[in-house]
Amino acid sequence: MIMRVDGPFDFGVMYDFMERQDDCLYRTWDKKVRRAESFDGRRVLFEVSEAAEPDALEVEILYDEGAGERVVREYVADWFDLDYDLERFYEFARMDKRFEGVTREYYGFRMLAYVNITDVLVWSIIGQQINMKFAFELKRRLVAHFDHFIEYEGEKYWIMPRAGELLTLSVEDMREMQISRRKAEYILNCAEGVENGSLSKEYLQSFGSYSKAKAHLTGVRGIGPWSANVVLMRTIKFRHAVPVGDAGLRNAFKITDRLDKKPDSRYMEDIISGWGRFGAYATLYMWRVLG
DNA sequence: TGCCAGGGTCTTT
DNA sequence: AAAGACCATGGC
Repeated sequence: MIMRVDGPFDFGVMYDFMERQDDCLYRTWDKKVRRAESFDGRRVLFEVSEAAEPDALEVEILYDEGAGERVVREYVADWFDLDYDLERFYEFARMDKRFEGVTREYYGFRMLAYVNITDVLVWSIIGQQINMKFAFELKRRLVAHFDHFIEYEGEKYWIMPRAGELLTLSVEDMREMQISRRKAEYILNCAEGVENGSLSKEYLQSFGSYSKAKAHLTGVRGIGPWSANVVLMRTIKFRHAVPVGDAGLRNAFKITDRLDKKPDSRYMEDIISGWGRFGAYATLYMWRVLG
């Protein structure tokens, strides 16, 4: 089926980005992306690829236990952030020379969201202060510990375990995966929150304002300003959210502003506060400066 | 080889 | 309030 996007969208740009992510929850191959998901226990495997027409994508369901097309369409729209008014961001970006090159080179690039709250919480903890390659490996070990996958054409398509399943793990189990003791505690703490509802996607979405939701998140042990913003930006989709202090963002500023060294937090706060509701996308495009 | 990685908590000044 | 210690390990 074809999904048309209201505004700029370039699947090729998205694919190049996804290919470099090494996220165990989807597979990129031959300019196609495949992913397995479970919707209320009904598992689906689907494939996303470039559509013949511009600003659109092609979705094909390869295996379905009864979830249906509609849920998959909603999922894909959420995943690729298709409802965002990207043109409005480009209007904003035209006023700032920092975005001149990247908005041209990556025209049609949208945020790759984390649809699953457990996924984003785990990732925002595992990703703290370690190199990305290793972080992706740790996530892979955690996911693969649970036997949730769809096998198709000889490949396994992994599905994120539910929070309740993560709770069956001990800190020692995760230490064996080389996840640090602290992070293992954080992961269990967050999984508990998802289970009891205090960190459920619905509850976080119910916060009217970005700052209130952020305050709630940072009150949780293991979630600091960076992790809170990752969750709010990539799952709850508060467009003001910026992972302040992010190492990549600092490096990007060093490049765009031609600084001798990475800027301090005050320097960045000044600029970020001016981004307002374009903060999340400004961050995404700043990251692209890093290549 | 040592510093840096898409940080956060806890403790100490 | 601000700074330092510690976590853990791979990548370059």
